[in-house]
Amino acid sequence: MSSGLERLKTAGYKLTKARQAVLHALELAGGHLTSTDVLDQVTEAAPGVGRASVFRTLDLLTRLNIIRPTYGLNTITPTYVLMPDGHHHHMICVVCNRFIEIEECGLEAMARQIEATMGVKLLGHVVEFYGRCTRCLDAPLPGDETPP
Amino acid sequence: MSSGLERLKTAGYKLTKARQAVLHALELAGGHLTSTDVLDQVTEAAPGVGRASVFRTLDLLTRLNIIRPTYGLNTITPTYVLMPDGHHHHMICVVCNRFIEIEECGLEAMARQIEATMGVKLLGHVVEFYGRCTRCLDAPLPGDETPP
DNA sequence: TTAGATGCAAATAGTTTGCATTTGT
DNA sequence: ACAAATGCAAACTATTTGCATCTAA
Repeated sequence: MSSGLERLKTAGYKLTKARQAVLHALELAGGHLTSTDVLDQVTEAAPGVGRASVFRTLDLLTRLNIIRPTYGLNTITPTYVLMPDGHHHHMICVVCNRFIEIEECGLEAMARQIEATMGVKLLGHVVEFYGRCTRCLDAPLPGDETPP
Repeated sequence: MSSGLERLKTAGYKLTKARQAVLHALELAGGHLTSTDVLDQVTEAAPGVGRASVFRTLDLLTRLNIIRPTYGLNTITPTYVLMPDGHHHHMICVVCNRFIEIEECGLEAMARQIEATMGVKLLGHVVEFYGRCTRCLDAPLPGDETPP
């Protein structure tokens, strides 16, 4: 699969310093960065790149399906994940609120079936499971045992 | 499956006017409302309920897995979907940016396998496909043919 | 009765915009 | 060369907070 930079170039966009810095930050972290995280990383690695360009780039990358915004618990700002092969899977621990990446993907067959049934053309997908991670298996769920 | 109100009650929370209004708005719309949509609906149906309570309720419902925030294109505010049976599936058309609900769910087997492999305990999931809907099958993708 | 929940308004945080200037191709 | 992209700072929108008051159980 081609890198984010290659995909930008192929789509006809200029490879500017701001765009390279944003992609580099995301790739370095493997995704799951908030806009603020990206902003901080970019400001450190490429001082002079402005806030607005970072947001414009995140928006562009999202429109091109190179990244996707997702939510953890913080509703105020999303977390961006890379979509290297058009898909991404993670779980969110409802106790400790960590993201845990899931590698396996068994959705190709389902995607083909949906295309056939609904008459649409799919490009990719994001799957988000939620539950308790290994560390929190025995913790009570929010709402159980913690009714404020 | 129990309703949102029942789930709130079971978890030990009070059934206040604000909470009932928020849940009612979401259930009436079948989900996919932004916080602003919910705010508007609630203000109309139950004047006197304040902004803060609406946000506090959306947050509570999210923590209890009664709803989940998701993204369309607008990165500035999420869209809340109901999780009536612990799961939700939709596609986003990358051309017209509509949400299209998907009923079928073939993820139970995958969930059980992840639990076995990773040693976690899953409660539910959200699946988001993206691609072109029936109306937009032949439209060029963002980035193709539209390099700004 | 009383802890939990609320409404308000002010504070904070996140994102976008307009425009003159710079830069990748 | 020149359209596309940028940086800046100001505007704007969304969300949270503190606290006195209210209310569901």
